Amino acid sequence: MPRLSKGSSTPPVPLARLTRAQEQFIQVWGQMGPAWGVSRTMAEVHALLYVGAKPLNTDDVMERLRISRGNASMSLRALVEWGLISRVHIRGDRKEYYEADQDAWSMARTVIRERLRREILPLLAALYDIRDQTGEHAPGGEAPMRLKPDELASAEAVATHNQRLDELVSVIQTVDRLGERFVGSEGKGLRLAATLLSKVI
Amino acid sequence: MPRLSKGSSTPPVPLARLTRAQEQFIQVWGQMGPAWGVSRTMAEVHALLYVGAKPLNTDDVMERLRISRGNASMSLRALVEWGLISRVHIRGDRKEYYEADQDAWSMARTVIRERLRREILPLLAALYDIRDQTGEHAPGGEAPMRLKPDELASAEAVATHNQRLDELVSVIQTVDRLGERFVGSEGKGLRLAATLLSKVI
DNA sequence: CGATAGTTTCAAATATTCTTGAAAGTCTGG
DNA sequence: CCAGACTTTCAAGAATATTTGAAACTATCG
Repeated sequence: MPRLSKGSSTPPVPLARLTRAQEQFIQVWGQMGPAWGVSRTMAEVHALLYVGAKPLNTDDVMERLRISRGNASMSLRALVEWGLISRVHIRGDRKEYYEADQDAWSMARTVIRERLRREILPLLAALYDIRDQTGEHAPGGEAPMRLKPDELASAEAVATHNQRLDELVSVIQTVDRLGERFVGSEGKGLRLAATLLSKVI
Repeated sequence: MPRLSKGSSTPPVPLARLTRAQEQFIQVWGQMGPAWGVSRTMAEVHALLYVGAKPLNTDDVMERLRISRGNASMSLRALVEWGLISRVHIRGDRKEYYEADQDAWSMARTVIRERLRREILPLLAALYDIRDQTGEHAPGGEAPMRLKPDELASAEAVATHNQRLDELVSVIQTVDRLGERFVGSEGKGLRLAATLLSKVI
């Protein structure tokens, strides 16, 4: 990746070209959004704040993205909740300004953290719950022995079912723990992990 | 996680309870689907084949999930394309049967592989493209020197823009490479990685 | 070669999710 | 504490995505 190391000598670029590049980025990032658990517009707003690299207020966002006030407000708020952007106050101005997290690695950590919290943890909880319904410790309620044979699930079916669930839980737990490590370790977890892995495996 | 190690002694379980557990699993897994890039129904079909652990045909799926033939057909086909289930022929029966990949780790690898292919790679390509529009090598077309000063983007703006894009590309490249390693290394990549990481960081 | 069983396709119907815009709410300076 | 500036909310409307069902297609059996 030669581009990344050559640094940032900046030759003259027509303004229109920069704007066009920004717009394209916003569009691409926006399309990626839904696949990441944020709406298209939310992703667009984020993209705008991220490439623009300077604080914007709600009206700026509305104007630049041609979206309604309500939409802009909700998207900005959601992004703040995710922790991907933050409110900034500009002195002498009564409006709220918003500024994107400028560090791409920190962004990545945020996304991972939020997805763990919103998706993986509830999923794990639900799976535990389901697994418990057919666990070893025969559940307290009704006494299963009093049923006729064909009202009992075959031991084999139960065993398979439990096995499948256990495997799944195990995988998801691993993913969760991996994620937690990336997110935690206060910083370069992901990068370190990447480096490590590329050497070891 | 004591549950996982205790093994699979299977006490009698009422059939209704097993069925209920399966249904709950199907529902939970289905809800997770959209967050993973597969439709709810697709995820449900997959869940059904996974917990059921025995091959089913289109009619079985329709009946069990109460969905239309068309939907069942499309979902099954998509799952086959993803590589999460495969067609099985049962001798003496003219129908096509489908069977889920039974190994949760292999499932995880499949999902990662497909998401890399469908999302990350196109994204990277697009980002390269965008980045090239404001790169060092002044683009060939028009000669930017002939524009009036205010038709040029400020060097600072361009520099920031490029920096942002480069950082992003770098992060995404890392994710991509990480993913490739998990997926490749013909097997227990993810598990190994997890173990490794949990020791090192 | 039909006839039949099975599968796929796709336009229309449905369900879901996102967006708008105006009304209601909140904050701040005077 | 009022007036204006700004923000949030939310029901209705618009846009997307999914699902259906029936027709078209394909393969197999006798």
